[in-house]
Amino acid sequence: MISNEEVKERRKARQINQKDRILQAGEKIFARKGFHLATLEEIARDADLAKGTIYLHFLNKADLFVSVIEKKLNILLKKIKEVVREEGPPVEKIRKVTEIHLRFLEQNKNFFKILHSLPGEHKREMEKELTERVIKKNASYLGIIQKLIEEGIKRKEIKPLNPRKLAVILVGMVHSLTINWISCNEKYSLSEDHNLAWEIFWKGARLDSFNKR
Amino acid sequence: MISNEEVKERRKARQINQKDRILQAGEKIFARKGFHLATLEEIARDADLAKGTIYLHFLNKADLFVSVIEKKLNILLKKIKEVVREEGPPVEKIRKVTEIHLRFLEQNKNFFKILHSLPGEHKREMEKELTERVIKKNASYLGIIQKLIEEGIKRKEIKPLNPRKLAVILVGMVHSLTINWISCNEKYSLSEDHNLAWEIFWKGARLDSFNKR
Amino acid sequence: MISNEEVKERRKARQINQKDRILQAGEKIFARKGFHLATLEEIARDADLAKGTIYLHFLNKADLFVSVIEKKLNILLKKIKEVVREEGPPVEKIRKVTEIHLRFLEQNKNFFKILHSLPGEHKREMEKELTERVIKKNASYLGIIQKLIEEGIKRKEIKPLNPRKLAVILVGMVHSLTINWISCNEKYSLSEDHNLAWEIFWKGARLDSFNKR
Amino acid sequence: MISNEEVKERRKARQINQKDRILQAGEKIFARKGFHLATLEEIARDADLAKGTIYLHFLNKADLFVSVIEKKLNILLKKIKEVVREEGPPVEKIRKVTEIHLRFLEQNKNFFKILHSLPGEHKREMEKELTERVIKKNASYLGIIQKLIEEGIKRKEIKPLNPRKLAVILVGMVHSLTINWISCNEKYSLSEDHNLAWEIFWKGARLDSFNKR
DNA sequence: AATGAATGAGTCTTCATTCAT
DNA sequence: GATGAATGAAGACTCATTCAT
Repeated sequence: MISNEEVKERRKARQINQKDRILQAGEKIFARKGFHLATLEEIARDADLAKGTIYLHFLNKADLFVSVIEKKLNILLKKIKEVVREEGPPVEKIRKVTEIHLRFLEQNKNFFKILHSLPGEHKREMEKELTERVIKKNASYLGIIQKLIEEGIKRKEIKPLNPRKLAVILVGMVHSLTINWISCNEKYSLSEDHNLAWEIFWKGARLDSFNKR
Repeated sequence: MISNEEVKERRKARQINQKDRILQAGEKIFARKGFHLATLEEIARDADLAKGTIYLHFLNKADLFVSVIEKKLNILLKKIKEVVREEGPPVEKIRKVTEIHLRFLEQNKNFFKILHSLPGEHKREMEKELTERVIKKNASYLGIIQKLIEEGIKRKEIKPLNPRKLAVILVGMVHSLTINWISCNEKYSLSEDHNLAWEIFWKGARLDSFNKR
Repeated sequence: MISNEEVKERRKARQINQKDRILQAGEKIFARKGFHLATLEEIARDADLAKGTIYLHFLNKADLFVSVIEKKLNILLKKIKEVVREEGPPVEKIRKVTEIHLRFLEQNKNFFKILHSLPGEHKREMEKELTERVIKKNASYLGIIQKLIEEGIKRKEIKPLNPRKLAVILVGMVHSLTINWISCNEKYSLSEDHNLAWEIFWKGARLDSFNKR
Repeated sequence: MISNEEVKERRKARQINQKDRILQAGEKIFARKGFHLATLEEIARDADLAKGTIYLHFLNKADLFVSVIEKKLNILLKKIKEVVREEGPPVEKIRKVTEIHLRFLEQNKNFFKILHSLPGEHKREMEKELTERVIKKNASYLGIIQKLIEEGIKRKEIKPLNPRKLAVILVGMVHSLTINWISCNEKYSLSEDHNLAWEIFWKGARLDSFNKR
């Protein structure tokens, strides 16, 4: 005999599962076709659901799109914030964050494709606020790197250059390597590129007087 | 009295002029709205032409889009190839190329916006070959940098790292700085960032034993 | 201890109560939004029930719509038939019926709004029979007035004009006054208009030779 | 040889013709199905045009709907205003206006069906302003009758009753007769009913002391 | 050559209805 | 009985593309 409570819990579990399936299908299709060419029809089919069901979980196409990104971005940010909270010198943290970032992109290339297409995927006026939300969240990642760099500069480990731009450069390197990896059909391990990126950035940005390892 | 020759030439001139106006309007509108949200109606209006006229010069919307990019890319590539043909050490050429690249992006931010949106602007199957064309041309820029780096490595000026990836990293830095510049509403001179990018890249990539300036 | 009988009765009572709540909610929402813009979702919410429950009592949306009207129409017809059964001259009965009609509309403006929208709320082919039902019932009201007028003519109290059309005219006056009352935001007492309607109709329709009051 | 001017004029003429065909198709289909059940697809088919063409002439479905009504209403109002401008006693004008009104409805029953369904055809919030426009125009007809009645009262030809409500009653009679005529499948001449309506209204509303004709 | 009116395929979104629980 | 999650049919609207003038 199944209690009423249990029934409700099962339903809820199924729903969460369903929402997740939609998000996954969304990630896949949006990555493959971009926002405009992806159709809810196709996403629903991929999630093995009816079109209308998507609207039980999301306001509209744009909301689904943003939710797909936000979900992944939250996971990445959580991982990164964990590293930042650890003890240790900021430079080491930056290295670790870069490593995590690349590993995450390697495992979530669909997400990366969507994220990278974000600025190009112009939205209709009414959908802008949604995009805004994601762009802010994305920017917060840059802010974390920037803070670590500022600390590194304070500790005389990093050259006193514009910390914002140094962060921009580091992230740019990571993204560019990811694009290259994807355009090579992921024939090598992206996270291994971490050493290369770090070599260039660290040798380039460290304060020359700082004790070289 | 106007000769037959002259009439033909004038016509041709007008047509070229017309085509150029469409390309310029396309650059503007595509940059503002992205591929899918830009309408031929609006582009035609901006070019002060009728919608149908666009089809006298371009196959379709995608062709116009790609042509807008190609035209600019050709200009950039021409400038860069000039530098490459000059005498001098490859490292210096790389520096110059980077400088030219940033200056070009500063003066053509519309173009950059479109270029950056390219991976996201997926096309329908039949239009893929068009996009291919641009991606190849864009890649040829990367190839130039790569060759210069290979030479630098041969001359023991640059560390014997993967030249392709070093090129990727350098271009990634440039793009990332450009994105940052645009997201700051272009409040500073982008070409000044050239020094920063070069500082990081060069300090990071030069062979330590190489004579430091 | 509750008897089996009692349990059944309670259930039935609850059901009737439920059905009535749906009818009331329907009256409210249909009046506010019209047939097409009213949603079963909203009606269910207003009746504090689940959407599916409506289908335990009604065939479909159209059936509910028609039932809402029929229920009210039955109440009105019952009241009117009572008056008709009374002793007295037909002309006096007509006056009373008109009075009751206006008072009823005053107290049931939701219903009136729905009724008046009926001709405009065209149904899909398969739902026509439902609408037929209501239209017939509505017509039966007209028939009652007509019969009274016929009698009045026979008794030489009313001019020997087309009794059907006289009935149509009288009902038209009543409806028109009601529309006016609603469009004035019900700022006055509608049933007071009864005197005016009667004055015009009676003075206009009475046989001149008939003893003037 | 056809001049450029001529080409333009022909085009314009064709367009006006086209717009009119859409309006006529709209009148027909809206009358048959009501606002919500009428589809642009069907209207376009009936006008022998493609769906998209409707949008070259009207903003959207609601705009077409309102335009259908407005067009007819303008014609009716024009006719009525002509009568009002004539010389003569107000009572006679009212009689004439009523006659014109009935004749117009007889010849435009589609229009009448739409007009009568108007209050029931609730619109979405954004479409309300459109409906507003029509309701006002429709009300202006009532205003004209009201003014004539006021004059009649001043001239001691009509009883000093509420002129607004007298107008409401007269219009209600006319509408009700029209509904009856339609529900009888238009088997008789509606404009003949004019005499009946006038008989009732005039005998009912005239000041008893006024010289009886 | 140049135009822009006409087209109709394509897609988001809503909501009555069903049915497993 | 009662629920409300899931469905999918239906329709307004947009816009690239065509073609008569």
